[in-house]
Amino acid sequence: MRKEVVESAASNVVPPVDLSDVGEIRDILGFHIRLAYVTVYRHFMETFSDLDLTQKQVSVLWLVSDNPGVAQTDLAQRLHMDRATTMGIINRLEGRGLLRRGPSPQDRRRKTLYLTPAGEEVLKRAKAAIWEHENWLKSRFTKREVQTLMGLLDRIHT
Amino acid sequence: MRKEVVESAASNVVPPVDLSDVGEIRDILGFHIRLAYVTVYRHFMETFSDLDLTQKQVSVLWLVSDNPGVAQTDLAQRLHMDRATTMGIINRLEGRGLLRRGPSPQDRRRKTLYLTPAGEEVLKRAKAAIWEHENWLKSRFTKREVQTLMGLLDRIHT
DNA sequence: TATTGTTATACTCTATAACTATA
DNA sequence: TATAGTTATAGAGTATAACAATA
Repeated sequence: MRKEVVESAASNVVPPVDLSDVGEIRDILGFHIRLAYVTVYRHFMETFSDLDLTQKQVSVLWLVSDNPGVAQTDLAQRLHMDRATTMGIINRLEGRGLLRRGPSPQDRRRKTLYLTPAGEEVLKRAKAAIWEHENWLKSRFTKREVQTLMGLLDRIHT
Repeated sequence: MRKEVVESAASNVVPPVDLSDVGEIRDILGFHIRLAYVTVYRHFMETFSDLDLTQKQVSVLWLVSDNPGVAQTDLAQRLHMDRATTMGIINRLEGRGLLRRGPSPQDRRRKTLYLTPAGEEVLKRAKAAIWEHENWLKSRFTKREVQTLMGLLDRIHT
């Protein structure tokens, strides 16, 4: 389906001479998303240097805390990861004693995930750090702009 | 419509009793940016599976092509990387014969970067793929919404 | 002293493939 | 057959520290 788009557009109203002429790099929306993400990621890591947690790890702790007993596959789907990637993250968190695996009564293939008390404590501190991080991020926008931005971003991944 | 109540309460003038009470994970702007980025990244990789290039590699090729003779440090600044990370990317591209290093006449500490003919050819095909990728991405928005989104995102990294 | 490139090292994330045990 | 978890493997990006050459 993707190729057809390119070809039909090539015979559009004002066809560019060269299909590779996509303008300048600063006109690429994906480029802006990347740079914004990198900036947010970097500030996040600075804010979390004491806790030594990545964004993904915090997301996992948060989701497990809100959904105790969740399975790895559900987490993977929710966070757009595959199973192997999820394994690595869960292993690291379990190795640090923040999270534990348990059996699933209904389906013995599945494992259930819970935070340990240490994990809940770390998550609590992580949320305070996120509050600080979000303030840094949202200080650029009015409340209405934040809603607009979230709404536009959601259209990408839903 | 998602969670205006929680949102406004969390960022109200009166500080909440518990700093770790930041609402729900879906109210975190950084989380939305992350998910959008992951979705864009994944589609990008699918679109570029033939060319076997990452977003960062394409960004580097593009910037070097637009600024022949640029130094690694300039690239690093432009793409928000440190020097060591830049080295790795440049090494991979040079190893594939897409890019070459040269000396700098003015400052012998610096190296100058140029695309090889093969690199220019790959970039040309990459731009066509980006055009396709951007269409997939921008199809969700009106032209005005794209401008709005870019403007909001730019405020993050500038 | 400061900057540029470089090397070495380590960690996280990502992805694929193959294996097991269950369903 | 299909699914959930697991293991092994590989590559890309990120970051820090240290070093040599140069400014």
